[in-house]
Formats: sequence, C-alpha cells, structure tokens
Amino acid sequence: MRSDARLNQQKILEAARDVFAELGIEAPLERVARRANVGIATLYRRYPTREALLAAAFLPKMESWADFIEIALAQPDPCTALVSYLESVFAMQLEDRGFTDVLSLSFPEASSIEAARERGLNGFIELVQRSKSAECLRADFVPEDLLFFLMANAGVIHSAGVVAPEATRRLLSYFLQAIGVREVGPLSASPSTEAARQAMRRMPHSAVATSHPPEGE
Amino acid sequence: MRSDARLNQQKILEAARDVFAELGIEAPLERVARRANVGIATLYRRYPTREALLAAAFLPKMESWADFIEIALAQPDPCTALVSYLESVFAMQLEDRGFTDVLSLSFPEASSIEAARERGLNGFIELVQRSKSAECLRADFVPEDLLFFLMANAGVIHSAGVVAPEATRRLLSYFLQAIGVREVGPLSASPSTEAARQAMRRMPHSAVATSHPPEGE
DNA sequence: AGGCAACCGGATATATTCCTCCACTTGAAT
DNA sequence: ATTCAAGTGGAGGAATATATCCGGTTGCCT
Repeated sequence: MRSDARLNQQKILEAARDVFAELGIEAPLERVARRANVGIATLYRRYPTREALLAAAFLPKMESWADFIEIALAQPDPCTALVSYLESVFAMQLEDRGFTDVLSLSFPEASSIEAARERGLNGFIELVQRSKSAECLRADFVPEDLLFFLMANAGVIHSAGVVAPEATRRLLSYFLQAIGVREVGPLSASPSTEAARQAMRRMPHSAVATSHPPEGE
Repeated sequence: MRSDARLNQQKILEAARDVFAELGIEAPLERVARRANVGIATLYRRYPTREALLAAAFLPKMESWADFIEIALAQPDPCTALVSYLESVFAMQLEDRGFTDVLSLSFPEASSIEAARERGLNGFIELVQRSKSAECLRADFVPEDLLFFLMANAGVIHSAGVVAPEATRRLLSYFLQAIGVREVGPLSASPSTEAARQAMRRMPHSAVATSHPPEGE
C-alpha cells in the first residue's frame, strides 16, 4: 500500500468520526470526503459501502465500549462497578451521536464490530450475574434490558441531547432506581423546564411561507 | 369550498395518517398523495408544507392524547390513574410511529397542536401534584420527566418496535418502579433474547448490487 | 343547458445524495 | 531519471424527493 494512500485512509477515518459524531450515521458521505480533503471516489474506493466506513470508523470506540465492561469486571464490588459502567456508556452515547446509532444497529458484514459487541454483551452477562449474587440487582433483570436502556437513551439524546444534556443522566438515575442497585441516593438534577420544552425540536426545513397560511386545521 | 375538494381533503388526511403511522413523519409526500388517489399538486395546494399536513393529520390524535389526562384526572385514585395514563400513552406511541415523532416535536406554526400539548401537559402537572400528595409518586419527580419518558420510549420503539413490541411495556415497568408508584408488582415480561438481538436492525440500504431493492406497499 | 371559477393532476424544474467512470497524477522500484 | 502500477479527484448519470406550473376538467349557480 502506497504511503499517500495510507495517509488518505487515515484522514478519511478521522473525518468520518468527526462528521458522524456530529451529524449521525446518515450524514452525506460527500461531507466526509470534503472534510478529509479527499475526492469522493477515494472514499468509495477504500470503503465501498457506508456500512464498511462506519465499521472502520467506529471499531475503536466499539472496542473501548467492550473494554469498559472488562474494567468493570475487574473491580471488587459488582454493584459500584455496574453503576459506573452504565454511567460511562450513557456518557459515551451522549458525546457521540454516531456511536449512539451504531450501538443499536447490527453490522452483519463487519465481523470485528459484532465481535466487540459480543464481547461487551458477554461481559455484561457476567456482571449481571455477580450483581444479582451481591443482591444489588433485582432478580428479574435480564441482560437484554441493557439494549433497551441504550435504545431509550438514544431516544432521549436524539431529541434532547443538545438542548438538555442532563436528561441523559437523569434517565439513568431512574433506571438505577428501578433495577434496584443499592443506595443510589437522590435523582440526578433535571434540566430546566425551559430546556425541557425546547428539547422538542422544531420541525426540520420548516418551509418558507408561501402565498397563504395552512388551512383546514 | 367545492364538495369534491372537501372529499379530497378528507382522503389526503386519511392517507397521511396511514402512511405516517407506518413510515414515520418523514415519509415521502408523493406516497401520501398516491395512497389518497390524488395528484401531488392537490396535496401541496391544501397543505403547503409538511408541517401543515402533519398538524392537520395528527390533531385528532393529539387531542385524544390530551383527553387521556382529563380522563385520568376524573378518576378518584391518582395513583392508579397515573399508571393507566402512562400505559395508554406508551401504547399510543407503539401503535403509531408518526405520532411518536409528533409527540416529541414542536410545531411553532400549528397553534392547535401546541394548544393540545399545553392542555395535556397542564393536566399532567395536576396529576403529578395529586399523586405526590397521595404519596405514590416520589417528591423529586418533575412533570418534565414525562417528556423524557416519551423520548425514551420513542427510542425503544424506533429500534425494537416491530421486532420486540413488549420492550415498550417493560420500559414502562422500569419507569413505574423508579418513580415510586405503590405496589406495581413484577416487571412486565421481557422480549425473548432472540427478539432483543434482532431489535438491533440491519443497516438500511445495505448496498448489495441487486438491481431492485425490495420495494413494497 | 351553459358558463365560469374552482379544482385537478401529470409534467416539469430544482435539489440532494449516491455511486461509477475515466483521464490524469504520483510514489517508489529499478 | 525513467517507468508504470497504484492512486487520485471531479465530472456526471441514476435515483429520490420537493415544490411549482399549466392545460384540461368539473361542480355548482343561474
């Protein structure tokens, strides 16, 4: 592989991470190419599909997500480990909209991504086991619930992420209360009423008013 | 207004409700027109913007959402009322993807929609008040939390709605546990492990070189 | 019945994104 | 320095969605 090609590949990955983090995984690929100072063809040659680019761009983050669970498993107390694990993952989602999407999506063609997901999930199953034994997690919690928590957080971030970032932490507070981890104290602070209202975003592309106002309401 | 025009308007609204419920609020407007057996121009003449059409199409559902809270307020026990209110609203979201989006979106131009939202929210504030007095709702719950619950449910539905519809009810179970409503019993059943895994949907448009993507209606 | 304003719907202009083709450029091996 | 496979980037076709234009149609009033 030629050196300039390798350099371009690197630039593309960095640009992809930036753009996807900001705009989500449906961002135009031309934008990624432009940010990387690279022709669109170069991007497509290296990554023939969006899925391939996403897999390459997010593999490091996916790996570090899987690492988190192993860090958690290395701690002596499963209960505090569980809490700080969930805090970390929710925070990861908040700071990267693209990663939030990737976490609730499967990439059938990208075995490395799916391997990391498997690793993360298997570790979580173990942590669940230990937490139940330590009686700081309700017995009817199932590991799959993590997926639903992640999807729920994705929804909150999607709507309120920018305007009311505290909402994510508050959501987690509720989940912690619900799953029965010991002594979780008071809820995390709520976003202001104002921010909560603004979190309902305006319609995109609210068309410029034409001749007459909408009728038939 | 001519009678055929009124009929077309009705057909458009019905078509819009169907299409948006199934495909979400970003569905192509041509699809709505075609489903209504109406030219695209007719649709645009009546509803110059997507926002106008959405507002008109979802106003009835928005009103009935606001009615729900008043039904709840009419019940003697705020605690059971709160639970069944949340159950109803979560179920509404599950069965209409478009409405799910509309609930977490503001329509600055559509005062009727915003009026209904205001009515629903004000009623909820009252229900929160009563529930706290009855001590079946934690004191640090704030009415805005409802919005975040709705956003969270939207996220779960977005990913798991079709494959694992039970996820919505289970999410609500967790929320009920967390907010302190009395004696809510065991969690609602979890979707199967299989379903939970499948809930992470494949990437859209997974670029296979097939000439025709599976198009259906 | 006749006339016309209201109404219709396909054709069309515009815009965006995807993805490929191909003429040109360049790193590096000799 | 020469050579050429590896690499590049922009032009442009295909697909999709938005929004408007305009020739033709039709309900409704007299």
